Amino acid sequence: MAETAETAETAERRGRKAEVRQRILKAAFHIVADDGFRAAQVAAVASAAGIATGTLYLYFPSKADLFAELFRQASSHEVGVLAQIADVDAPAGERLDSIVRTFVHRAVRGHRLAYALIAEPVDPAVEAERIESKRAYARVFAKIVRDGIAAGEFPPQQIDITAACLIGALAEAMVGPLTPETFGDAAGEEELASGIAAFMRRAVMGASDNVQPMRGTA
Amino acid sequence: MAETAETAETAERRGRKAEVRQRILKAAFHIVADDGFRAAQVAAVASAAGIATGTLYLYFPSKADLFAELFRQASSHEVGVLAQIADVDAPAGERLDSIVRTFVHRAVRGHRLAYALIAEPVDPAVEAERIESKRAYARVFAKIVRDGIAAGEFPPQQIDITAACLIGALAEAMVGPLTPETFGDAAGEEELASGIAAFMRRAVMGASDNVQPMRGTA
DNA sequence: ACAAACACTGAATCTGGATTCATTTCAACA
DNA sequence: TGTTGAAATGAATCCAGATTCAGTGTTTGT
Repeated sequence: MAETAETAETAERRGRKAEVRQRILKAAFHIVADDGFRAAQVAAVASAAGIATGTLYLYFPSKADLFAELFRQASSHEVGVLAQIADVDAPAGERLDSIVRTFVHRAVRGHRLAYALIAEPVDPAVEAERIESKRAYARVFAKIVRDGIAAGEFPPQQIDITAACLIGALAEAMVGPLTPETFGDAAGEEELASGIAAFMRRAVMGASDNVQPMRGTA
Repeated sequence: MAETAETAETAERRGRKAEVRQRILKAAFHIVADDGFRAAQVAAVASAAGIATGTLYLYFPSKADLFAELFRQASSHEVGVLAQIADVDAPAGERLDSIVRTFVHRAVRGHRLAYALIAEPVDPAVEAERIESKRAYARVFAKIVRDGIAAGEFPPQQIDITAACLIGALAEAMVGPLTPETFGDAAGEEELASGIAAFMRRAVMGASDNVQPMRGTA
């Protein structure tokens, strides 16, 4: 029967199909990481993936779908890195600090990608993923805040609001320094990270233990 | 001379021209305030202003210019409202509180406009204005923080970072509640405002005086 | 009243990409 | 080797709006 023949190599076919899909995603990712979403036209992605424009549409129903998936993969990877830190067995304050440093470090290292994920204008379908990713970041912060409160390390507070404020603060403090045209102008990574970390520590704890290492000066 | 004739009624002409310009801006503003930038096509604006599409181009060189100016006017008005509060003669902590409440109140009341100014995707030229407006907000916060530090009310801190974090926190905490599709779902204005205010107070002061009115419960 | 300058009109044009689809190439099987 | 369905191609098509401009009032000056 024709049907039998058709079904025969389905498994292998699927594997190949998934492989090409992955290749497309990877190509798109590199374009975004290098030059942002603005540079990522369908034709450019296809050519970077070594296929024709039309072929791309055999793997993704639309550009928006492709980039939504790309955004989801990239941001959930980033969130995952931080979530892992949030799970460590250490005081909540320390975990928060560690998260900020990690975030800042990674963002500075991959600044074009960070800018794309945090602030670059994107089409609505992708923006929806960005919003979802912010929720995911907020959940990571919320966990830490909850732990901190439970441990008596932080005062009681409206956890969801604190979490939203924390991710907003972190993102906004990074946007300036990350903006492609002016990247590199601002303060060094260390100063930035410690400034943001200090802000966050105060914000969740209501008290800062290591205010600033400048007792003699100010 | 021809030149003399040309110059004759220039003053009146200018007045009229400025008036039409203003009418266009106002029409565009209403469209944005009601339905966001997405709904604001050139044709729609022109028709709302009672002129033909082409006429609009006698007053603005491009759509981007029109909306950049619109954004500038709208956001500088908002910033002005807050800047006025920042100048009041009162403890920095109280001014900060007052700013948050005012911001939240105005944002909730004009939620579609607030969303447009804070988070709606816009074309790059307009985005540039948004970035500038964030700087302006940051300056307002920076002034208060500086005052608070000078008065010994707040601990020393990196003022610019604190200011960026504050505006980021405020914006992010509002985005969820303001998002057009889900507007009205979340907590009430009062709860939101007091939650954000508490966060900010802790963040700048390193200590919260009115933690939460729930001594018996938690 | 007439001409010159000016203001306005809105249908036609232009534009930057996304998306489609008539063809061509390939791989598996008889 | 010839046939068939799947996979790939990339030039042509489509699209949503911004922008232009040839044609039509309107005002000013003489």
